[in-house]
Amino acid sequence: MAVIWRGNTQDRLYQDTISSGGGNSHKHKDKYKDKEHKHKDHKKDREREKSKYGNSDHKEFSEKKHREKERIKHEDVSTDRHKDKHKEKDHRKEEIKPKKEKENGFASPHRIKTEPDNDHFYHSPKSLKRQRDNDETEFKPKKIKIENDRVDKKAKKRKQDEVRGNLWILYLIYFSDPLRERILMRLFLVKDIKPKKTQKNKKGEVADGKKKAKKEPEEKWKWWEEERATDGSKWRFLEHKGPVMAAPYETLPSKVRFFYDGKQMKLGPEAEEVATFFAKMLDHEYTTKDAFRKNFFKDWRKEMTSEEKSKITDLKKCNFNEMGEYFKAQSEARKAMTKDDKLKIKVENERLLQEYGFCIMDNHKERIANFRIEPPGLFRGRGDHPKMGMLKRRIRPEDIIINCSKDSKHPKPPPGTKWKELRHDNKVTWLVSWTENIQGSIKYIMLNPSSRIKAEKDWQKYETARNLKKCVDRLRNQYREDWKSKEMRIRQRAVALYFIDKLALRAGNEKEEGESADTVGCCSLRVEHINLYPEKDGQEFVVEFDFLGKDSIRYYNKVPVEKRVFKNLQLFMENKQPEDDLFDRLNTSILNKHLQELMDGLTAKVFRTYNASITLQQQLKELTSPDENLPAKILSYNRANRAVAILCNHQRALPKTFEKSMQNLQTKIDAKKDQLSDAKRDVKSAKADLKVRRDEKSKKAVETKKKAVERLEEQLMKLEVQATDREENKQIALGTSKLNYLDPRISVAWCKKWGIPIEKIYNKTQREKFAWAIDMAEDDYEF
DNA sequence: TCATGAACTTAGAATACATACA
DNA sequence: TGTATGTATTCTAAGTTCATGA
Repeated sequence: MAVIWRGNTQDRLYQDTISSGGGNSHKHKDKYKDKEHKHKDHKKDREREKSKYGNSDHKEFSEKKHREKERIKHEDVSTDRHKDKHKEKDHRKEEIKPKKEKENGFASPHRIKTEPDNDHFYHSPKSLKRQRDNDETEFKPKKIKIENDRVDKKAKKRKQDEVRGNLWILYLIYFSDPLRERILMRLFLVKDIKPKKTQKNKKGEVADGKKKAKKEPEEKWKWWEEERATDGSKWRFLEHKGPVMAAPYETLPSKVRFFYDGKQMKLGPEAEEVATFFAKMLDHEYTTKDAFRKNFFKDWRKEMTSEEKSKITDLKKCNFNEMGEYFKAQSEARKAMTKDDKLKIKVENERLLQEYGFCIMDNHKERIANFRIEPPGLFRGRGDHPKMGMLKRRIRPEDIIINCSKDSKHPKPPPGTKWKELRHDNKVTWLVSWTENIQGSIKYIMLNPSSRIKAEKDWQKYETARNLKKCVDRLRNQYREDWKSKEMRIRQRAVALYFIDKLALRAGNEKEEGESADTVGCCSLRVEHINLYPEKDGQEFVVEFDFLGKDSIRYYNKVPVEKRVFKNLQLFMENKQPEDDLFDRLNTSILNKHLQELMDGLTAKVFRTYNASITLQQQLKELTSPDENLPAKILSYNRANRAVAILCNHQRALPKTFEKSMQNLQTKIDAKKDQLSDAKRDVKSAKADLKVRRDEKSKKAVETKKKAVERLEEQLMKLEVQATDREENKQIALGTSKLNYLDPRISVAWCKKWGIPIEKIYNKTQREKFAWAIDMAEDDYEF
């Protein structure tokens, strides 16, 4: 077969071209001129529409909705009074409209709105009609409840007791916080927050302490019903309190000693601090690794005084055991603290959260994801990271850039210090940034996934993936054609794309050698990462993949591929060394440029989202049977989720207690089986009794015993389902796909279709992140 | 055109917290 | 009530993508 294929004239010509190309590592990558037509018109179109917020679906949705709202407002006016009001509003709107456009374009600095100029965003949800994503069916948004209605009463009672006890403390914190005060003032000043609504804190507790308000579900801000900026700006107003700095180092008590070469040695505070970082990790595998020890020792010595440096020359002679024991004891002591002491810590954490954990972005209070500066420590790179063990230095205010509105109250640096810079850049979403010393990369403080700015982007991501669904067949035909191309670069691009599509591989950027662990993705695969088998295990054209991917997670897979792919791979590998690039004429930027020409917004990453979501949808359809009970349906969901996690290679380390917990579960199952057989015996004897006595009492006894059997059978089934689920899941991480790859509307629709409470699929945090989807998707949603 | 770096998403491990059970 | 175990949250590393400037 190979001979026939290579015998093709075009291919032979092509072979000649390649062999003259010679080199095969990415350093030699060819700069062949693209003979293809460049799709110039398409590019121009794209540029015209190129705005981050320009996703057509989303934009269209907002516009349609806005028009719809306006229409409803016109129709809703039934009384004269209303009419007058309406007139007034319209009049006001006419006045405001140009100003609004100006605002969107940032011609003038943002001011907190004190006029009700955005009234139209806050119609009663009941009267609101709007277009759903792509179809034309009517959509009625519903109020979102923050608290889960189905919370177990017992747990609720316990919580209530605890809450009552602590409420006054939280109450004090809540109102003593100056930022909150400002936030509340702002919120009440602007019309888009209804002042009468009771504010709840993070835990859903009522801040003003009124019981009555607790019963009313809080109405959450539905940003997805509003218009978005179209000028590339991320916000108009941003105010926050800055980051929480890492706690200063506290020197060890004198009883905790460090020994060098068997002799006690007192370290200066700088060297001691770094030594404690190592001591805290003594039980960890890291401290046994050569690279870790070497890097640590090198950086540690930099912190030593010259005297320390001259004495401490060999890490093997260092004894950190007392330090290690001290930290272990501290951690034990923390666990054994009294309830009161634990509460004090909780209260302090809550105070910090309230003060630093929120910001105001465009009139709304939003939760910040990571408001603490990363504390100093030893770098824990994944896999064989060449820099593991290096000292992550302490970040000072002088290293920190603050980003906020010009007209906001700027965060203050700690007394006697200065920020590196105060910036007012509304084209970015971060609040705080600094450069870390290990890789020289920038770290950011950003908003929580539930925030508008993050969730909106998430929604957009799934819309792009849905767009891919519309044209994926065309794209697949195209890359199949490209397998036959005269040009090597096009063949490589097409085969790589096939892998990205079929196997959900990551794009695979080039990495600087020696800077990080040796991991690869699709474009950076090397010859040594695949093996070709014309026949294996009864299948033809099998490719065996074996490489380390992101986070040094091993990807191992044997897949039969199409014959042309196989032949192309043979061709790509010809005359190459194992360490040479498989796709030497390709990189992620070439690939993404090509994808961009095929579909607006398409990048390699979109295939992962698309394939993950479509797989979930298909699997749910396949696996859910209508007559199953709730636990079985949830098992089906988890199995569908698992199929995606396997596709995306989301693995986790086997939990340390896995064997034990499985054993415990098995014991429970065995015990339940015993109970069940006893109960069945009871039914038999009760029936025998009934035969003899033939009275009502005996009849009732039979019924009761039968019910007991049914109950036990159900309990047994639940346990068995749990065991199956756990076993199937032991090395697979479901969370990553659930959080990042699966269009939440698929899950919401599935829940609605089968009457599954959403709480069974998404926990509280996940429900907050996917609030838009929970509100939006109906049972017939199609990805 | 390419290299670089900024910005943002995705990832598993570690830790904190909640719940079940003895 | 204390302990074991499971789940949620936090942490931060490690990716991808895109803009920018030489």
